Amino acid sequence: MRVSREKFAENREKILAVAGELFREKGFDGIGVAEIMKAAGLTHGGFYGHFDSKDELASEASKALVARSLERWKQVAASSPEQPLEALLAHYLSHRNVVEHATGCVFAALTQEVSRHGPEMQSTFTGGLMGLVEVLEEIVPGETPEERRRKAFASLSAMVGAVILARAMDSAELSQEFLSATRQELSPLPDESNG
Amino acid sequence: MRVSREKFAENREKILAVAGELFREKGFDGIGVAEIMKAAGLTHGGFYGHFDSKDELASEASKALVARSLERWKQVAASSPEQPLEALLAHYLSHRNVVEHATGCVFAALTQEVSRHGPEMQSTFTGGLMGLVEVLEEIVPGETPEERRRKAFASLSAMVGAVILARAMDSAELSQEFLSATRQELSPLPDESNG
DNA sequence: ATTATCTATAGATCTATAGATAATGC
DNA sequence: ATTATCTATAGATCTATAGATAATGC
Repeated sequence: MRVSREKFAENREKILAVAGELFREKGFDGIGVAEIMKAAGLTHGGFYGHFDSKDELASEASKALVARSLERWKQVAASSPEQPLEALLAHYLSHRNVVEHATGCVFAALTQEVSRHGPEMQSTFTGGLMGLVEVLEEIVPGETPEERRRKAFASLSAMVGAVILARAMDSAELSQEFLSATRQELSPLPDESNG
Repeated sequence: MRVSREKFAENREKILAVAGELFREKGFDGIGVAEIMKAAGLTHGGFYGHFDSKDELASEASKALVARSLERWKQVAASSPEQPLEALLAHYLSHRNVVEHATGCVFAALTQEVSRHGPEMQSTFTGGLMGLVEVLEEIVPGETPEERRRKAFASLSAMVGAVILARAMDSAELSQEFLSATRQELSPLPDESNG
């Protein structure tokens, strides 16, 4: 049952995509190689032709997720040149990002596990988060570059923190309150449309 | 090798204490019952005389950690009646809370795993986090109760988020920048002593 | 002939339990 | 006699590998 060179590359991407969803949904320790391969439509044993180990898959999947997340932030900010911060807050602090773990923010899903893995993963997350800080530095209010950098770090903490805490709530109302409160506190504009 | 009724109760507390540290350090899925019992100075098999399952231990340990965390916040706020918010920020946004996972904040360590466990654990974390919101509501600046409640939710998001992101950094300088930036943004006082 | 995948399994680890052991406390 | 702990192990699950299988591509 061998497969073409092209199909081989497709299979690798499929494994990475499926792993990216399952890792975000269940955590690195909450899902096994066999189940990932099954979800990708392949057999367990075939995995080791694509990756040396589960750890390598976790690293590669994280890199892809972090890179895509940063791209998305840049797109969202660029798509609203007049209110980029408000667009980013609306995009990130959303109900969807609270309930859809498998396709939501990689940082809201996996950051607490990073320090328990190797330095390579820590480096990936550090780079990704600093990329988000750079996006924020250019769109947060502030007189000086120092003030904007400070606001960028603090805003990112609040945004990721709000989604993580919202996900831990057992009530949809309290989840929403974390999102709304953070959005209002971080936005310099008086809000008009707020749920 | 039976043990007195009193020693039995002590052993249970020892298991809970050790589990509380190991869960925070390695995650619920990152440590097994056998290793927890070994760290408590007991044998694997003895565990099931104290708890029905690992899940029950995780629930009980979480309850204890969350309750202790809330107590600590109240103490810290009460210990500085003139600047309770600054005291809490200094206490929480500390280098110690970034590097000492086993004894640090339970929310900074385990919140991302809560939604993957049962509703009982979600209820425990929801109650604990709402307790922290109530502490903050009374000490954050704001003209109206609504504004203070909003600031309490947003401040808690930023505080927990800052420690979680600081822990993912591969550089001590960047970790510190998350803490310092968040402290400055959340404190209404101009800071004098900042590292 | 090469190589991507599949089948089957080794070896380690994890939760949970059964039965034996030995000290407590009536 | 009761009961807290220990020894030993069952049964499930997990990572990783070895060898067989079968399609690709020179």
